[in-house]
Amino acid sequence: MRKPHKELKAEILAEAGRLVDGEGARALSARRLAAAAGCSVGTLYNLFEHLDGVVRGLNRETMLRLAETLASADPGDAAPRTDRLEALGRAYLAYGLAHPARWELLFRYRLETPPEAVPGELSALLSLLRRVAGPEPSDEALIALWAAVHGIVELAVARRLPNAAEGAEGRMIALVIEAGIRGIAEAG
Amino acid sequence: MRKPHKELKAEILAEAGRLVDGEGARALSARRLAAAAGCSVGTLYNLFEHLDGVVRGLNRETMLRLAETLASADPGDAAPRTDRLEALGRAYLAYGLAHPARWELLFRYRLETPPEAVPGELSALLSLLRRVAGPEPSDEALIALWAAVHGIVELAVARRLPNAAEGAEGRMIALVIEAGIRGIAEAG
DNA sequence: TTCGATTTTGAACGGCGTTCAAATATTGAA
DNA sequence: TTCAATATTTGAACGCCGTTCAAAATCGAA
Repeated sequence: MRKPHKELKAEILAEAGRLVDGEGARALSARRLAAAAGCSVGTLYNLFEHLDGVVRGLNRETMLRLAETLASADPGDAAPRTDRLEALGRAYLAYGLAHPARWELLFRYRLETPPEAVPGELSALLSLLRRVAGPEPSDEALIALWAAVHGIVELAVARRLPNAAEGAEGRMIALVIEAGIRGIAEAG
Repeated sequence: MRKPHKELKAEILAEAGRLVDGEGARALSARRLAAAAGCSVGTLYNLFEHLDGVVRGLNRETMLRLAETLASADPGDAAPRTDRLEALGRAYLAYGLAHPARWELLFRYRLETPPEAVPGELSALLSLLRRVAGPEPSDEALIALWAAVHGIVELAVARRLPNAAEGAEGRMIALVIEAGIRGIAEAG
């Protein structure tokens, strides 16, 4: 009964972030996190119900930062739409490669995905995409474009992209976005 | 010193497959597997070095089955290239949705990816893709196409594809493949 | 049959997520 | 100020995990 819960919760999340960034997603455990945050495991469970709650909190933060990073990589309204989307795609890739542990936590590791729920944090990303792509592509097409680029990035971050020559991922993203945009323009 | 190691190894892998298919990727543990296979954990470690070895063996098998499934979904030389690739893409999606636990093991769960190595099992899949796509697209373009479709499937299997209307994934795959093929034809 | 080599075993180590009764700290009324 | 009542924290405990290893069991050859 020391600190307000809001504050302690934020502190714990910050500590969790440091743990993940510094030692990888697998270093995040209840005991280690409690030790780092200076409280007991029990307290941790009072504030978060499950450890997945911590991960969700961390992921929300990560997704927000990612969306901000993408937004600031957007060359702006003056640039052609394809260039803008390509810039977003490359920034998406760069973020994943720069923060592989966070990325892993976000998309691969320890996701107990209650099978109904899509992470609501995606909305920031998707609305940015919508803003840049304009009103014309359908939601489905927009999501398809995101998912296609996401596939390249996910495989690149997981180091499962074979035959990766210098800068190959960037060119792949450009190809997919250019072709995708053209395809959307022509087919709806 | 009872059974030949080859045989016991195969038996263990079969049991591991049953475990994963029946109870999900998380049910695969050394103790449970040993119990199911009727040996001790120690024996398991004599044959596989680490549990990841079991996973690798399982994944090789999964990848082989997947490649076979795709091959048998190919409408054949007579069909237009785009149709053939679309059929492969849809079969890829169907396989993932039909075997989510195997898919999870293959691409998400418990991959201790030694950061150099790309899973060699991909080669069967990629050479099939090459055979269908013809000699013209570069390796990079071919891999980009696979990765883009993979992104859609991975998100669909993980249930992280928002706003998924009936059959949306299939249409997304069609869109990406058609646009991608056109893009490759035009741009190299 | 004996003996060296191989294989199997199961207990043990440290760590995991999670729970919970007991201890502690805080509050508000008397 | 005192003292229940309440809220919070604690750390031991449960059953699981991957992995190791000395001892036991089993084998093939002599």
